[in-house]
Amino acid sequence: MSETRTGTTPHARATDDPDAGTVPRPRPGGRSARVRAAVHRAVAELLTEGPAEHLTMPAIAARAGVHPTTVYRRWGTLGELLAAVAASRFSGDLVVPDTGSLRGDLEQWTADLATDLTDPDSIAIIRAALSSGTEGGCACTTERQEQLASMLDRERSRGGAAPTVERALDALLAPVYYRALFTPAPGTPDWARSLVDTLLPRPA
Amino acid sequence: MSETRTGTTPHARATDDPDAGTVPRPRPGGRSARVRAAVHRAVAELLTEGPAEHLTMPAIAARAGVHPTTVYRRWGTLGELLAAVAASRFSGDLVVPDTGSLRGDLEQWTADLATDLTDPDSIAIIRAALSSGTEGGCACTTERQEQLASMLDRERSRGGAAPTVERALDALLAPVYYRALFTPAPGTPDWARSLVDTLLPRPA
DNA sequence: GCATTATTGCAGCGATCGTTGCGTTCGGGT
DNA sequence: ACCCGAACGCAACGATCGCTGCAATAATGC
Repeated sequence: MSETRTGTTPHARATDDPDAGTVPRPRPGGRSARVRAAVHRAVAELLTEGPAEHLTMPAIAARAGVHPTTVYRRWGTLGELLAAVAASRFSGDLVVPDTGSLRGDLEQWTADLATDLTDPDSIAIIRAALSSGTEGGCACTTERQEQLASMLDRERSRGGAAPTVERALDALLAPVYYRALFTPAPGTPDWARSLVDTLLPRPA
Repeated sequence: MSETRTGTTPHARATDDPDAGTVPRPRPGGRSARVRAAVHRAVAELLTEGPAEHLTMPAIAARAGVHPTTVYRRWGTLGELLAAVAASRFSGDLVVPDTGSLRGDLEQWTADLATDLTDPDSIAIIRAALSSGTEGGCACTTERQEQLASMLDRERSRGGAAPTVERALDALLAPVYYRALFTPAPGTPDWARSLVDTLLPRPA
């Protein structure tokens, strides 16, 4: 059981935790993984149910069916826990498409991103992670920036021209995240696709 | 004394509180205003000094030289207080420029906006307000959206063509806020000015 | 100037938070 | 199958939070 998603957030993802079996950590055994999954799920659930102020360490522990001491010892601060949850939630959940053309890739990827941020779960986690310093905020976007960069690089290796990562960030990532955070309506996939037109020269 | 800024955040602003004398509130007398100013300033100060987790009602009251009960009674929740502080901080602090051309207006306004968000104070307030629901987040941007709309409307009344408010939001506001929130380096005024090129057709 | 009333200060309360020391249980290697 | 050590549960502590009586103060209208 590697963080089975029990219905609260039906969200497609490829791998659940990035560094699960890579580094030979002291003891990534069955129970530790189980506890971590329960705690992560508890954070997500409490974040959707009530306001962020009620998200406290004992509450998380109670929801997860775990003793509060465990949560304190493993994660230390609520901020670190939120950063960990955010990193786990926003890594490996989107796959970079390969439609053959840069435009197609970007359109599909941006639409997927916008759809992903439709989930109130995601928005709540981003908000909470942001409140705990820059690290938590970066945890929500670094993976996405890398994916964007990889698509642009692939186009260049094809021999085509591609804009800067910086400009792509400003044109695609920034609007999607801005809408999700600052407006009640997160933005539709069609709108997200149209963002690509502002980045790439028109098709022909 | 209407929230005299005592050095902690040297920030130019036009009016301090928008709805100060409009509605005949029960008793906006001298002491109430003084207390509110002290509390607002205390929030800003504590937000820059320590992490957001230590921002608690008694701490704010102590810093403001006010009894905690006062803060509880006037604002109720920490979230409401943060929303109020954010609304007060981000209203009337930027003036819409009038350079004669839409491009010039947008360039200067966006650069001003980016400079404004360089202040760690502002970023901390945005982060904190965001964590308390959508209302607090909107409080940071509604005024800016209106300013942007007014500039575009003015260009149209001049007879010129102007892009949609939606597109201007995506091209200008979103990148600036995104950088301020999710990256360690908030973005320079020159970069902000260059954003206008992605929105408007090149000068000639 | 004086009465009225919103607003603040004060003291104290229950509840919860965050931490620590120690015993117990479970996972991993031989 | 065994042992070792990491991870967890348990109980208790001090500190702080959030709230609610009641008294005092100061701003407004006459």
